[in-house]
Amino acid sequence: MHATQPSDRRTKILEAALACFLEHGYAATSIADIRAASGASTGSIYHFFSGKPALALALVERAVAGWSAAAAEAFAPDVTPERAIKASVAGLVTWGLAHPGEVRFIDEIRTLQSSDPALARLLGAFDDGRDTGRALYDRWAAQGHVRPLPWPLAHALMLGPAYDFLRLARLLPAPADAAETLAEAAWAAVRAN
Amino acid sequence: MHATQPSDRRTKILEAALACFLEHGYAATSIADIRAASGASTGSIYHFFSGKPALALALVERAVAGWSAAAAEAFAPDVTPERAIKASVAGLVTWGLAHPGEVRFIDEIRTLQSSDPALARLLGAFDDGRDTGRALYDRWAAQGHVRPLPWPLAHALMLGPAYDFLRLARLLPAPADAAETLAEAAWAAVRAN
Amino acid sequence: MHATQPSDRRTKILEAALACFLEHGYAATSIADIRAASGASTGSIYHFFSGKPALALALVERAVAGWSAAAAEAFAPDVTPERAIKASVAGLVTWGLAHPGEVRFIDEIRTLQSSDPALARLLGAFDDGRDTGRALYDRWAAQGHVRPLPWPLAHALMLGPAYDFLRLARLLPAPADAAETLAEAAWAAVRAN
Amino acid sequence: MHATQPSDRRTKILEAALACFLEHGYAATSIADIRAASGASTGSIYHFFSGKPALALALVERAVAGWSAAAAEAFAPDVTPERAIKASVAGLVTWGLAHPGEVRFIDEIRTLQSSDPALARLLGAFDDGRDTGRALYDRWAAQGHVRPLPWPLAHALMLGPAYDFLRLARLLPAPADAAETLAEAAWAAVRAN
DNA sequence: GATGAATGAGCTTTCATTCAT
DNA sequence: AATGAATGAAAGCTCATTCAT
Repeated sequence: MHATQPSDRRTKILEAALACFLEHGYAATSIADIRAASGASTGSIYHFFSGKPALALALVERAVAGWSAAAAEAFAPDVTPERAIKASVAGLVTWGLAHPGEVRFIDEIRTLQSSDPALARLLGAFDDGRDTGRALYDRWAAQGHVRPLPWPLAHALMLGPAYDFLRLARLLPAPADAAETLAEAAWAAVRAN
Repeated sequence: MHATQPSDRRTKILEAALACFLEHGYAATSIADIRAASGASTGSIYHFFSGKPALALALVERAVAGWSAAAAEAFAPDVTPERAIKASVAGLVTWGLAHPGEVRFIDEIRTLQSSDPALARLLGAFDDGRDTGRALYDRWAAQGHVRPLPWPLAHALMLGPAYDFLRLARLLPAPADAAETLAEAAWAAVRAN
Repeated sequence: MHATQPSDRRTKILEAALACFLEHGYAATSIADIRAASGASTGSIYHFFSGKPALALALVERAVAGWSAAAAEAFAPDVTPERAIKASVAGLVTWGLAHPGEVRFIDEIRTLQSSDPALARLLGAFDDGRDTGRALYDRWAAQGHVRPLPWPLAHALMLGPAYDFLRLARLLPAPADAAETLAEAAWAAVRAN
Repeated sequence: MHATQPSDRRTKILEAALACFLEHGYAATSIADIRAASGASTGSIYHFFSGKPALALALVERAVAGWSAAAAEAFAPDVTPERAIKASVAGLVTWGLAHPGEVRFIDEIRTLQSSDPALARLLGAFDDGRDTGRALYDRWAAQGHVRPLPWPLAHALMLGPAYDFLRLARLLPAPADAAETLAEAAWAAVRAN
């Protein structure tokens, strides 16, 4: 009647929550939905997770980890700026096309942060990654590899097209070479000269 | 004691709703909030508007109109592709920086569409504008003015940076020449050659 | 189908709540109990009252008013200290014996205040009355009518027996002349000489 | 790794429970609070105690024991009624001023008894003590030492002021000679003639 | 003795919407 | 045109208690 493996229940709950979030979105998923999908009781869910936001955090972390892995090459020790930026963008696009549910979910969480205080604490996961990128970009700019742009503009020029493309890709058919095209466009937009 | 002008009440309600949506977001605003902010009764609100989504639609339309006006030059009859694209992007950025509340609201509505069927019907307003842009771009591509890119990629390269920049601009300080930089980058990203 | 008198529903809800509180106590009464007892919907209850504490407040006020009326003589303009104190105590005892539910309820609310912040705001009703009594007693003491005791002691000597008696009277049979006995004891305990 | 002394764990749990009850009250303390405060597991708590009421009972007994010790003189074999009554009241007041948490807790338990059947069984501890006092008082009355009052009135006159004073003392500053004043007033209120 | 996962009924409260007046 | 009382399903969450290990 009990779990035969450590965190068997916990895993079931988490996976059920993720499935619900990806299918119906965060706001439209109730604890009752997760209960039904996981087979666990309400109490069990709250035994393992402090609430809906905590479950969302688990998925955010998983999604960020997935994207990071896809862009792993970008963070190799002695990579050139060109390869780092292209790998970063191509990794995001490739991963995003393969995981449209996660993309939509990340979008939703980011949006809901503004009005839901409980979700605001999830911001850290994004900001940490962004700060790393910012420091890297500023160093490259100082070395003359990329245009000396303020970070908001640099970020927008490199990753804005990828984000927008992934959003459109939910509705419109995606070209096969999108990742490559966007990666090259990102580099072209910020490289020096 | 009653409204002396037709739609006096209606206007009050609409403006109160917009103020609430812009301040707390769509999801976090209740009809009771709008009632309190407008001074109208619940019944009055439902007399003029069919529900929360209808109120949101009014704001979406207003926001789209604001942006369109700011990008009016882009749609002049015999404008060159370069000027049309630059004006479109610069208009969006300029308007967005001046109206951060609207930008956040549009973002939220777009996100909530996915999970709220009642909001999904608002999609039309966006799609209409996008279809126009798509047709225009395809013609320019056929004439050799711009790169022959699939529309999702073209849209992403031109407007993606602007959207991403406006999102970042809520938190980070925005450079003064952002509109110009993004407009030129948009043209550079899609022009032929 | 609707109320034929103003606040018909409101009154029904209030009386049902009072009945529940008196019968089962405040903590043991749920909103669902009040819903069932009043025939109103959950939404109706919250339309008229902000929550359980607000309903409790209504009963507290009613109880305090009842006791005040019973002790009205105590607050006549040119009453002697002896008659004021005796009337106050006898009024409390007489009213309390006639309304054991209210006595128990007041006791409970006073106790729960310590741990329930939402209830703490109800304290005002008690404090106001106590402050009035305090000022009166200090004046009498200055005039040599009563012993110059610190207020906590004076209050305890005059009213403590009445409170304790009413508490015991829930379980044990009450003597017929209790009000008179306690009133005379109160005066004897604090009169000068 | 385990308890080296019998009831090491038991003691820890009990003390943690008492601390929680005294700090936040009985109703506002959850088993989880006690678990956190004691370091014991939920299962351990239920191994030693049958539930929340049983933990409360332990504190009630401890409090009654404390007060009894403080009033020990009152129960000496051949004490006079005057000394017995004065010692009883003075002991209660002295102990109560030194242990305000216990006073509040006793108040709360007594109040909650009315609506919580599980707590009602704790009543015994009080009743036993009261029955002893009652028998004693009736004998003294028969011997002409004290007024021949029904027990509820006698109890109220002797101990009512002390209870009320201790309740007030939570909020208002307590006079230094309160115990003595109340003890003498108790005797004055019930002595014959 | 000790653990902590599991339970599930129960709680208060919110909310968009309807409709008699 | 305007009101606001009424609805009731649904939400997130708490908690004392049980029991297999």
